[in-house]
Amino acid sequence: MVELTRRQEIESAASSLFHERGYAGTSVRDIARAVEIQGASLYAHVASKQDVLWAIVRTTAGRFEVAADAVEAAVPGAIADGQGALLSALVRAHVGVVTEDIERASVFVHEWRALEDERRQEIALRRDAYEARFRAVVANGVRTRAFVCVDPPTTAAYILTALNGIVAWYRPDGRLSARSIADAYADLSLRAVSIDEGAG
Amino acid sequence: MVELTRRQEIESAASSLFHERGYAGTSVRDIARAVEIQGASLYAHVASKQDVLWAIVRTTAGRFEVAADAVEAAVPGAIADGQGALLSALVRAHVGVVTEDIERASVFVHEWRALEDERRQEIALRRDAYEARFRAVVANGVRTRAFVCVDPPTTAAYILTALNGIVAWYRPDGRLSARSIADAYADLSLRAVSIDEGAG
DNA sequence: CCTACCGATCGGTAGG
DNA sequence: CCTACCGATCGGTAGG
Repeated sequence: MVELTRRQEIESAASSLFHERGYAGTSVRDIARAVEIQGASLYAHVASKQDVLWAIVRTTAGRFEVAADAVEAAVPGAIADGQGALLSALVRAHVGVVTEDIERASVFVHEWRALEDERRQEIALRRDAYEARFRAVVANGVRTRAFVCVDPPTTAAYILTALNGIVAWYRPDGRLSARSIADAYADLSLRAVSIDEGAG
Repeated sequence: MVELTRRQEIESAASSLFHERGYAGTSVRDIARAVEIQGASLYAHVASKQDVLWAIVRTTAGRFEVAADAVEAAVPGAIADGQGALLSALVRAHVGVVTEDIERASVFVHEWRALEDERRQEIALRRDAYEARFRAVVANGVRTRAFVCVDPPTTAAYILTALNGIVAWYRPDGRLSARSIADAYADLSLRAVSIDEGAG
């Protein structure tokens, strides 16, 4: 167990509550109770409830971006069947971030709409830029005939919403390990766009 | 345009607001304002805010079940490649219900957790029974070797969360028709589990 | 469907 | 990090 600062404890407790009940359904006193302080005392550590949401969403957005950056730096997308390997690696990276911190990932996926205008707008742009990476991989795969002829935006939306859907059912102590989910989801996503060459 | 009763107007306005801001993020006065009556006047038509949510969720749960019933009655799942046709038809039916009423579908998908204990429990059971239909089709397809060897629960979760994810991005006046989304999603779902016989 | 009103809770501040 | 407190809003009721 890592030592958490009070601020980290608060963000962690808030992630859990926002995950379970949503941002609007969680009061600052709910968060305070979870870390065993008075409601008003929370403001010694955070500027506002909105501030806590922003910290959670910003952090998680960064994790997805960093994971995808690492994939694109490591996986050569230019070679022959590069797009298949790249898509598979992007899927695994995404599943990894989700399963590593299911509560924050869930808040990122579902509660970013509760952000105030400017921050909400920023996250909308970053989410779209992230999704564009998936669209690009699919489009490149279609162009090089590695993938079947699909509509890249629709396909990227299909795959990404399936990946994000993990937050609705994943349990760290459940039947499936994070690794086995990553394996299965990479296979499913790759087959969804691929011309299978008789692997059955 | 169909004439709506006041009660139907209220449910419709509430669906729209719950879709945009969530159940907890919507006040009864927000709903009242949308139908241009006073907050307290809402209670001449509904018993409670919770009652409105329940009506929306119950109705939508029924639509998914009826659509799947119709598919299973119409598509012969017993013949040779029956599972492929059945999965494809179930996907199309689900996409149809979602795109037909995106706001209610969105509330069903995201806000059923805000239901009170007993109703929430009922919906949890009905959702699981519905998902079990997808698990069964996948499992049958694997057994008859129509589908590749996948884990049926994981695969059903993957497909269904992708389908439900439509509520997050679909716009009735957008680039894609409901029909083209159904086509694309049926293809993606089927390929995700199928041994492609060289259709590329 | 309205006005008038209820107690409870909301996010947050003051001052220590 | 606490006590004491703020105005605003919450879901809902009474009585017409």
